Amino acid sequence: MTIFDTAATVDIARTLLGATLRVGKTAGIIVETEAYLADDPASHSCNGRSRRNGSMFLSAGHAYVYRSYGVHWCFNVVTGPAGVGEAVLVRALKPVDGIATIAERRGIVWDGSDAFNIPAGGGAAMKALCSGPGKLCQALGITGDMDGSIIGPDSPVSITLPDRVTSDRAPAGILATERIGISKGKDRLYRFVPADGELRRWISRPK
DNA sequence: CCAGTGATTCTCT
DNA sequence: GAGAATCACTGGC
Repeated sequence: MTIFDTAATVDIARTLLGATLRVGKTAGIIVETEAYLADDPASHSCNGRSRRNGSMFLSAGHAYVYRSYGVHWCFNVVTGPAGVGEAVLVRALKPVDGIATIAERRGIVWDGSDAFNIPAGGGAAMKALCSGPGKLCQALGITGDMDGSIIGPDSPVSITLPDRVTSDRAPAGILATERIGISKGKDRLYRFVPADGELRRWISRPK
């Protein structure tokens, strides 16, 4: 039993801010999420199960990975019980581990310096590594192979939640905004980003 | 701002 | 089945 089973999808989207998403030797801190609900016109699940969205109806803690615009992969954490069809889209990361590998996958020149020595303020190139749902999948090597797989410490894809009490990683304030790139369901403020602080630097779009 | 991109889904025959 | 519409995006102006 994890938070993915017990909390509402919108709450999970908020809780995931500050969590570490790891795939192999690459990892980043989640700084931007969006919730997609069962009764939500913007959700892939709103018209029922199909070939593409099948894994969105798995039980909480599975990965839903789909191809967007025919070219990019997007990564979601399935929430709620099996058969419901709710998930949280991960939209941006602050890269923290395996940055040389990430830069290479993204086709961005990295000078080879210590991967943990992130330049103060993060340069434009750093920001471009994981500041979007398609970018972070390319950065971490997430592909359709991982669609329907279970997320966990013993799986290729893992998520470590921040310690709310002792960690300075979890953002103190969270801002809820309109979701990006949708045409329906714009009235729902289901996109979550840090309201301020260092993590906010890494989100895909200011507003 | 906007073009490229191609899989998936929708709407008819 | 075929043709059209629709995108939970990115990168380059």
